[in-house]
Amino acid sequence: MEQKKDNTEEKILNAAREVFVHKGMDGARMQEIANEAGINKALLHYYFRSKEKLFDAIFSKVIEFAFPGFANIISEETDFVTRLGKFIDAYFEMLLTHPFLPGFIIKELNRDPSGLFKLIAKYGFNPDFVLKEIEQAMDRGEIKRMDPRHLVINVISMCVFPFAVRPILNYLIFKDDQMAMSAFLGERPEVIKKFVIDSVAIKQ
Amino acid sequence: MEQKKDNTEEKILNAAREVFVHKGMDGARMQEIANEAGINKALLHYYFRSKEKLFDAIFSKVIEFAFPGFANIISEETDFVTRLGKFIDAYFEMLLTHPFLPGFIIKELNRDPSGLFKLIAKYGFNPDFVLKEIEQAMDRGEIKRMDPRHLVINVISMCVFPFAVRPILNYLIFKDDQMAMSAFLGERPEVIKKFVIDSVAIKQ
DNA sequence: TAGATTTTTAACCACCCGGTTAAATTTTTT
DNA sequence: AAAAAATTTAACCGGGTGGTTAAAAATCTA
Repeated sequence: MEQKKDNTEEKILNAAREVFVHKGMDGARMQEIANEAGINKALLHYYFRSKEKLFDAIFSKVIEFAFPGFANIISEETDFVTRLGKFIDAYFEMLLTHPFLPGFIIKELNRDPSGLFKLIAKYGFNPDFVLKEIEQAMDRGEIKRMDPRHLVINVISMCVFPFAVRPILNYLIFKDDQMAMSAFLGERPEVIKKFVIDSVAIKQ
Repeated sequence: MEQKKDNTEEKILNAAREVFVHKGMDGARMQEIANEAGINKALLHYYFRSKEKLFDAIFSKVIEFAFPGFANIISEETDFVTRLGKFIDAYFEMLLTHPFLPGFIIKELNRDPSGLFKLIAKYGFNPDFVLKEIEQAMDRGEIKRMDPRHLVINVISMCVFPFAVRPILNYLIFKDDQMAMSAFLGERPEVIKKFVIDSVAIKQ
């Protein structure tokens, strides 16, 4: 009983994630999720009473994944540049294994942001800690002084944006050459690190 | 006859753009577009036979707007840094007047990229020209040598991404203070310029 | 004014979608 | 074997959606 139930629930969640991530809340169909899970619509509603409840379950899992606990990296007791590099590497690892998350989150965010707000409030995520760490690095003279909010957004932008507009890059720059794009994305962590460090490093 | 027809068609296109940009193809309703235009559904279908045709009309207009002819800026005969600055300023002016375009384009892009491909092919937009200009600037020793594709994507990312995730920034960083966020976005062009130039400038 | 065009009204259709139901069947648990 | 739980089947419902229709009314053109 436990065995079977867990198995089916997992199949449903995997199928729902697949469909929701690619088609969004509006574009997803309960029938398609049932098919993808290899069950029927009645059983799908037997496990999750409504589309909304199922979507919320998926969305919170995805957000947990996309906003992971990188606080431990940021709060390590090494120099700022090292921590920044580790953060970019860790974030890219997540992006490369889940390349469709940025598009999905941006889509649902602009449809109805309230879901994200609730989750942020629930998990108590707060960027102030990161901003303060950056300011302290500036105080110590490790990097140039600038608005830490801009610095954070610059880094995140360069990491995430290419995944959000992946189809454009694929067509416009890589002419549908998947290998070329994968190679390009794979070298981006090092490129971004160098780009940022060259910008914020103190020349002497 | 001309007068009236043009007026109504314009009203429809404006209403459709408003609804489509905010709700996307899947979320938009023909009735809502008709209401927004101040007409009825029958007349809406009298002008545009189907939702798809209407969407295509809007989408191509939006793309023309979001991928504007900045070739003239890039091909100006000044130093690279000046041209880069002008490009960022021009692109931000577009973004600030149409802040919802990034989210809309990313949404529809991940739903069905074929529409964009057709338009790109139609207008013959090609990034190779920009990439070559950047390489020439590197040859002339104006900026550091790096993969020009990464440089282009870095700049575009930092410009566009904040608009795509606007609701997150609004909630997480600016605590619903619209003025603060507007001020922040307004200062970003200068921040990005300095950030990029500090990174790619040749130290001497 | 007469004819052509635009717009409204209001009902209608076929289809799809989320969700429900009830009974039968299978599987698991005890 | 008996009870409980999981799953299937298949039909159904209400509401919404894109789209159509036909006739009347309003507007514009010549």
